[in-house]
Amino acid sequence: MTDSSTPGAAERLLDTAARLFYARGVSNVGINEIIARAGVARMTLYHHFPSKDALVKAVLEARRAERAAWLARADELASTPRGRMLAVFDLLESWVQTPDFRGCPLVAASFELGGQFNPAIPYARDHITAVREFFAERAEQAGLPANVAAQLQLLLEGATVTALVQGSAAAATEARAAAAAVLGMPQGGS
Amino acid sequence: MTDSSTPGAAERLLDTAARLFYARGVSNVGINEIIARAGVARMTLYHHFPSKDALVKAVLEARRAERAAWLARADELASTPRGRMLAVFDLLESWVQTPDFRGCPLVAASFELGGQFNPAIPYARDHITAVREFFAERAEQAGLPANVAAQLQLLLEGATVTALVQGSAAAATEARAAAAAVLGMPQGGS
DNA sequence: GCTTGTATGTACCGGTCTGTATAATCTGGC
DNA sequence: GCCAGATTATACAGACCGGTACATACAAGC
Repeated sequence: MTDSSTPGAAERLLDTAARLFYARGVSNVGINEIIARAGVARMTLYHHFPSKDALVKAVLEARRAERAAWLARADELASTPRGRMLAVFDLLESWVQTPDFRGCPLVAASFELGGQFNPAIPYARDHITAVREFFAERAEQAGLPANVAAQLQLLLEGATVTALVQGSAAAATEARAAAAAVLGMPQGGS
Repeated sequence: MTDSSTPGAAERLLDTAARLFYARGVSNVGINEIIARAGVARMTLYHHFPSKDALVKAVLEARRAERAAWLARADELASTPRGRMLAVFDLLESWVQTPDFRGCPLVAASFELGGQFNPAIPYARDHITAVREFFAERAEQAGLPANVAAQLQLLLEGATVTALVQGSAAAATEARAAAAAVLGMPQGGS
């Protein structure tokens, strides 16, 4: 019986793998390092996950849920549709300043895992779709034209990548200002 | 004596490596495959490039120049500053429809090559800076506020990533429309 | 003709990778 | 007490990796 009070081997493996994959890339992290850092025996990993690919897929699934929860937090930061859309960019500003920020983990995995059938693309696509739906619903509530959802998503994704490459939070701030302009909020608050 | 009429081993290695790295990722392509596809002996590669890292760096350098040339082509597509800024998004629309489009190669390399000192980041940063300068110069010529340069760069980068993940050119078209709005060109031409 | 630089082919080294085999150990339920 | 399942430890297989060693071939310049 799996004990839910202690972390549990599977969960600890998942967290450790997610952290290492995000920090250094899926291809650059081996099974040996994952089990060593998780404090778990080799066979235990292969007991819970039949292969490294399966572990990667499980990590992507967890990341997908994590990003959805991140997006949902914007609703708690503001009460109006416009404010909630802008709050996403506040979350971005905080996120890019995290010490171990390395861009969107789903997009990052989509880039590293090349090949014909990239297992990360569907997860990244789902996330982008979710972002667009988030913006689209609230844009409609605010009586804004439908194309603002796409604009905001493009700004968000562009700022995420640019912040990583520039190693600076400036892009997130610029994206917030641009979003405020798109939303017709001249000042945009602070 | 290096013969410039025939491709030359070094150039062929560079092209082959660039293509393979872009299609499947640096870590997922070995030396053996590069020399096999380039039709070059193993020792010839190590004669021109002391290590795989050096080859990767040379490829990144070539990609950087390639992207700069791509950006410069926008000036030939229009005569006004505003038109030239918008033309960049026309180029993007064409690019993302290329069969082997895989996003910006410099950004892609920045994601795959993890680690503390990522050799691709400086190249990607230079490129983003060049894009911003391109927009900034022409925005000033057009009498537009300085922050439109950042907005357009964020839209461009966001659309590049989104088009890759979505496997569609729609994001590029949306970015073009958003750029036209930022530039105060309601219709944006076609 | 000889030298020099470039390219070739092949075999090999040490290391790392994913995944498997095998046997010992711990733990909770009945 | 006993059994079943989860976990551990270790050793190993098979493949691939980047990089080197060595001997050879070819072409051009003097």
